Amino acid sequence: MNQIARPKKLAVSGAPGERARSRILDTAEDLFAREGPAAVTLRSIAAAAQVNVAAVNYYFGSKENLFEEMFLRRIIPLNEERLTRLADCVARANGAPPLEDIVAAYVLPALRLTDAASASARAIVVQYSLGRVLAMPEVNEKLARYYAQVREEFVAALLRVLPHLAPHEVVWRYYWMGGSLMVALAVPSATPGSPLSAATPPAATGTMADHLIAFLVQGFRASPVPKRQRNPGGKKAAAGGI
Amino acid sequence: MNQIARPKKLAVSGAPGERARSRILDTAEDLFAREGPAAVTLRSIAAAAQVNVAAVNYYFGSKENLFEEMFLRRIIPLNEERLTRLADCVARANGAPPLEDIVAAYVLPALRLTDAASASARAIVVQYSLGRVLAMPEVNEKLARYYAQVREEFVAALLRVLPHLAPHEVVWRYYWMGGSLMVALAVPSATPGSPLSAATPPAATGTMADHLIAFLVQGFRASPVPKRQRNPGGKKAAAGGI
DNA sequence: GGAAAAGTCAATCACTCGTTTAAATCAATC
DNA sequence: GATTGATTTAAACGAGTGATTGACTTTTCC
Repeated sequence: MNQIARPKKLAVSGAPGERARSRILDTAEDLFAREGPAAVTLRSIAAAAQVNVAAVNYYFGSKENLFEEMFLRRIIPLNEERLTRLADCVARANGAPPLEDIVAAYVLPALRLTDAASASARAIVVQYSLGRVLAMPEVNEKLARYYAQVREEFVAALLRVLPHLAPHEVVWRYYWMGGSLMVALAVPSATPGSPLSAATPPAATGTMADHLIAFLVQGFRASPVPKRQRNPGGKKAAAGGI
Repeated sequence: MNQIARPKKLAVSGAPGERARSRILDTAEDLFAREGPAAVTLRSIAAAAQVNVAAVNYYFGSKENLFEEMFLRRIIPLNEERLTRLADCVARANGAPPLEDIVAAYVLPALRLTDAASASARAIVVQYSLGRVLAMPEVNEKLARYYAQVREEFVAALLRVLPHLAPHEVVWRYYWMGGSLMVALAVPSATPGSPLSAATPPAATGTMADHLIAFLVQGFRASPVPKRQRNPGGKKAAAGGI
């Protein structure tokens, strides 16, 4: 019932259709990054890409497919690079790489998008990651197993380096690392009036990666917490008893 | 031109209108938390709240106003409690509280929403925070200065405890703390199929707060990173040289 | 050169959205 | 008990959405 009419075969590289197709993709990403998800309508895409409205459905079948391709072409290479870097440093160190390298393998492929030219790609990555956290409907679930694989491989490598931690503690910290990374990615893309860009230092963002890695490595090295004595008083009891 | 017809005076507590009004607010929040932002239409709210569609505009003037009130009634008390806790522990320690207390003052008011009864409130807080990161249009900017004040007071307190860090480094870590907290908040609200809930440990979530605080405190204690020698090779050079 | 495929176009469909209107109902007050 | 203001209701409006159609033009390939 929902059969869509895709082009029968991919056009060759220089074909006009192929140019229109990738122009639609780039325009959608650019609109998405600059104006937000709600602003990405088929008509706004068509207008900005100088293409007829029907062209979007012609090339992608549906808006949902367009969104999917727009996301996946950024997300899949990112996660593949993470896995490659992790495998590299694990192999190089015979199974026990420095903690810094594991964190860097997860963080650096994303933080490379900090330059101005990658602004829209960065927005896609951030939006997709946050969308996964919130289970937004427009973010599909085809990558769920893929993300699970990334998580499992990183958690396994981290557990080997941090054997004193319980597995669920490592999983928690892995997620928290993802949260920090998302914010770090979002900072340069914040609008000038936004508080996220208020205190952006004059230093090059290249050094931010080193700071973030140091921050996270120290967090991973935190010793497991003993059971905390819950204060029996009211909700505003002193928090100093940790 | 955009004049809206609000009720002239607030109805008294037991009035039927007041009950309808808060029912709309609660229903909107519940829909927002369970189905996502896109599912919150005036018609879906009205149906779930057993109220006429026009009642929403009657009580709130517009959908935007409804959303604003829905967010602010959760966000404002949360941030006020953060500031109160921070001021308390700063005053108790004569200006130099333990780092744990500062982090706890920021983290605990939010993590209190981890129980099942606060699921929708938690979703509101998470969504609002992420929306600020992404500059989503539906998240208004009235709280920008408010958030700036929270950030400045926390950064000032942190700088006093971590004088060896540059101000912008503390600001970075403050943001990263927010990212970790958002993910920590989102974990319990993840849908069962979501990867975020895949490895949720059997332990009570009460202990997660202690873990997160330990993780973040260690991160804040990380020593500032020296200038990292950028590998001059290709993009896939070894990351072990930190 | 000409048929077939690929691509483009304006026009329109069915639908949902937030909002508004005007009449009907309810509750309190004089 | 009539009046007045607050609430509720059904119905519609206009704008905007994604998708589709069928005719038209361009490109490709034999």
